[in-house]
Amino acid sequence: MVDVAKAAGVSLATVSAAVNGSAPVSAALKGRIHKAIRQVGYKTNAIARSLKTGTTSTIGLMVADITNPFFTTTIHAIQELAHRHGYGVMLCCSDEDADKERMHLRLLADRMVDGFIVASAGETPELRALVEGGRTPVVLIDRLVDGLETDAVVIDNVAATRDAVRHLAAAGHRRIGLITGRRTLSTGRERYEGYRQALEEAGIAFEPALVGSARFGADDGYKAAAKLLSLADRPTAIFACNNLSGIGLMRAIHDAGLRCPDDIAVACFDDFDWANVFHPRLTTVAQPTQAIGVQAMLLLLERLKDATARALPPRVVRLKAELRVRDSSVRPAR
Amino acid sequence: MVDVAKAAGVSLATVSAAVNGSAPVSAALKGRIHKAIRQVGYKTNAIARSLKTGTTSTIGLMVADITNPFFTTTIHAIQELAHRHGYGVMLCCSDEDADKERMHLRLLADRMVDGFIVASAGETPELRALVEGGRTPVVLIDRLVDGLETDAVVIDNVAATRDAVRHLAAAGHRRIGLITGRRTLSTGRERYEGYRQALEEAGIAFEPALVGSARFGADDGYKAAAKLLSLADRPTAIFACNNLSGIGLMRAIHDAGLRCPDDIAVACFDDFDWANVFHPRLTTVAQPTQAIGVQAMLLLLERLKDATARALPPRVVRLKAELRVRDSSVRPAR
DNA sequence: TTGTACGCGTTATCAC
DNA sequence: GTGATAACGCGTACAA
Repeated sequence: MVDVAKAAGVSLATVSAAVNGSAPVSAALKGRIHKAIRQVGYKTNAIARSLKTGTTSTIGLMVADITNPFFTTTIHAIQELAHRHGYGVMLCCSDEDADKERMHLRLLADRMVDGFIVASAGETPELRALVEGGRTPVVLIDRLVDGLETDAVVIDNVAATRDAVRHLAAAGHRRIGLITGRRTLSTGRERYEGYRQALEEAGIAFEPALVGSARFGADDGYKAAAKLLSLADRPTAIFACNNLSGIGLMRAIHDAGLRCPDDIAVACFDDFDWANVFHPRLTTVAQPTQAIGVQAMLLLLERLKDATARALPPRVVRLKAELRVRDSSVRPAR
Repeated sequence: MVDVAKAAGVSLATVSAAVNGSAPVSAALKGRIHKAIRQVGYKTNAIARSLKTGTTSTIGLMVADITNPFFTTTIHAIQELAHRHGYGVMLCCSDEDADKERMHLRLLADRMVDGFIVASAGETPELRALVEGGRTPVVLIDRLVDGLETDAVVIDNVAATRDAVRHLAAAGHRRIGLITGRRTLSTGRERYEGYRQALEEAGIAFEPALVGSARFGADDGYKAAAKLLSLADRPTAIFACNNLSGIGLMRAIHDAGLRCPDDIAVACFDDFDWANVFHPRLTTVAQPTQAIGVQAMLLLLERLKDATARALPPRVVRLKAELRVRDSSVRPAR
């Protein structure tokens, strides 16, 4: 920049003012300066600017599983919006591991990101300190964390699961199995609660044996499903609480020599492109993945751009998910 | 840091030396300093360090479509390795749009990332300048860019497509359709070439009418497929050059009232979790997505860590993809 | 080993 | 409208 100033025959301060529009500069000088910029091949150094201004125009995005199509669409929406507002996105993935999460949170804090969007894999001191410190805005997505008072965008998991299980019950199923996710996550707890509510509504007694738990991934889902399917009095319908356990469930059904939906009805959380293409076409709970990302980024942008908004009390946005009934949950007429 | 020095009763330089290990510091002092660090709540300011050292410990990762499971696994591998080596990852997504790509490339350059990994949506002056400038190492993934002499990790698309189409031909198909991607991409051209080679091998005449083009996404794939299927003398097998057009293809087959593989055999590029679960189980060309990410990051790390390695000539790593034959390409015995 | 002074590229605050 | 100058927080060379 000092080179530009020299080349244009003006002072450093004037160049800065011209580049940032922070002070009025005469048109003539502006022209000379911009010409000099091109001549010298000057590029603004964001690092130096950050050091001075204390802002990096970068946000930290922390998700639990980047491989999951659910997060993928959300990430995409966040990025789009962030870039439109001049923010870069530094992405980290905890792989559902709280220890990794705290490491990455530290990495992001060191890099002085201006704000965080996080789908937490579990409460950590780092996350709590971040929120309670109040220096950097944090928006939670997908999962709430107990006692963390900060902005968040989640869906109504209780209602979503209740709807899905109610749909199964309405189709005449009385033995409805559940494959839950981790109970340490708010999503896991809420979806479990939705299941129980739907059973109660339908006057079906809760049976612990019909609830399997898949903490991680498709393999866990497979095992949990296989166990349910090997029950003497096996369920006639199963709801899987995320798309990974849904994969495991479908594989287990296939391996057990059963057919879906003829022998067993299936519905699961999280819709994806292929769900509507293959057989059986899968009944899913579709989350508004895009809207989650957009909302989260909007909340964050408010806190970032507007100094007065930083003092606002935490806002929790709860979006609705949509049940998409397809073939897998509906027994064909005989 | 100056506060830490005060609290520990030592000089600034000693603190810096203790933190960075750049000079020997007595154990006693080290203890005192670390205690002071905790007391003051000192966090190293990466911005200031970057300004001084000229490195940011951050790499820029630019992909064409973050929603695509193919990229997703690769991104994951890159991140994992990057974090292990103390690098942050700034992610950008061009949405297959060259203009967006140049914007994001500029954003990343402004942020002074230490290196780039890029799946380019098309050649841009920015990308070329970056590579030719030689100041920041660039590793291309998935797609080569004509005339860009830099490190790259790609797969052998010609062989992969040839294998797949050869498999179709070996099953007795003589009218084999193709749904290509964008010809401006090296992947599109190479896969097309593999198709032609396989036909020639099998002594099948090339028919332009059997080649559909899907530039973007599943909808384009649907249209291209629908056109092929409506041909008077329609193909008995179709190969789709990516997973998005594969979705479109399967949907088109369904909507045309045809069954796969009974009426039409299908294979497509890119494997994914669900391919093996639903019916028809899809025959795919599985890319070594994880290995692509690992290799790319390793190449980049070499250039980053080792000053002498920066002068090395460009290295192109070509990995092999694997044909996974499942049900969709095999006509059941009657 | 330690202290000091300087520079990295900007921006902000003054004076002119 | 414009120019000089002091920070921002850290690394480092050099002198003690």
